[in-house]
Amino acid sequence: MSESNEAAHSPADRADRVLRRLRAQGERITTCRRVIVELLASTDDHLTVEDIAVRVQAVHPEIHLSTVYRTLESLEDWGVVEHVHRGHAPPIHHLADAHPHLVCESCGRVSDIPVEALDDLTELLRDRFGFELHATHFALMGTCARH
Amino acid sequence: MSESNEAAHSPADRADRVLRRLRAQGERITTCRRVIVELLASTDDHLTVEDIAVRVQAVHPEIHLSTVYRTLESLEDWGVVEHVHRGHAPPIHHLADAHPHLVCESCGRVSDIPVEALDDLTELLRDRFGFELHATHFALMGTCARH
DNA sequence: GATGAATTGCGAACCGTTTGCATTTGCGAC
DNA sequence: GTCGCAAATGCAAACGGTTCGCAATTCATC
Repeated sequence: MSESNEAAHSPADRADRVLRRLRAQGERITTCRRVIVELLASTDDHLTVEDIAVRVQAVHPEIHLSTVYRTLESLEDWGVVEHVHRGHAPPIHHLADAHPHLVCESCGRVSDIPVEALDDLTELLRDRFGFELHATHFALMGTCARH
Repeated sequence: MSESNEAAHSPADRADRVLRRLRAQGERITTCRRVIVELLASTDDHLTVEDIAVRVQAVHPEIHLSTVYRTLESLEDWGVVEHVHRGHAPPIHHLADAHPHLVCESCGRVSDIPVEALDDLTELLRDRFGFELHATHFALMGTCARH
């Protein structure tokens, strides 16, 4: 999962690019923001707020859970982070790159799928119901092949 | 929306049928259960727990919110009621008749759509990702034509 | 390095939901 | 009809995840 076959953009690169962009926007780069951006850039996992807090506090125990919430909120406002709802399970967060998710209700596994997989449905809902689907903010729930 | 062109099954009929089935199953028909089934049978609206509690308590003020929760849980266990998740908004409940929902993130409007509308997507997810979509327990979020 | 505004740590509040427990209720047996 | 008992209820307290208010700290600029 985390072997980088895209050597061009290492996790550190991705984090740096995001942080530089934020600074250019005039936002302040605090410890919590830097650590969370680096954390999310370093993994393909989909993390809950608690997952994130635990990892952040492993290195910076002084960072409070409420700061993690506020930081994630800011990062979302700036388009850096997105979160995905999973029904009863707590939402998960990842670096922004809008794509839909499949979440297995049995094992909790999260799969990223290409946005084109929903093109037909998007069009159908638009044509038949005048409804513009937001496919990336909410996971598609179901059961995965392992069940 | 609520003109009944299915005069054959009035709301009262539907409620009665459900209640009779439950009694036949050996479940006890309490005030709260009866009132909630009648309420849900009488409307096409999609109600939150609080909506339901307010309406129930308008007639039976002694019925406690926690009883509403427990009643809805039982009714779901028995396949009478279903609930649908809507991301940040609280879940909504309706009499069981599995169909997908479109929920507008701007105005909150909930639309029922026929299950066939998702047939192609269901098949695609099954074939390409080995994923069995549960389309009715989670709403499709987006924006409706009015926005 | 001083300054001012943004951010943080902390605790308390919050909201929707669940739980434990003593009391009441539905309903089958008599 | 009423008795008995498990099941369901009312109530209050706990809960988990999230938000808020505020004083203390920190970042970035000068």
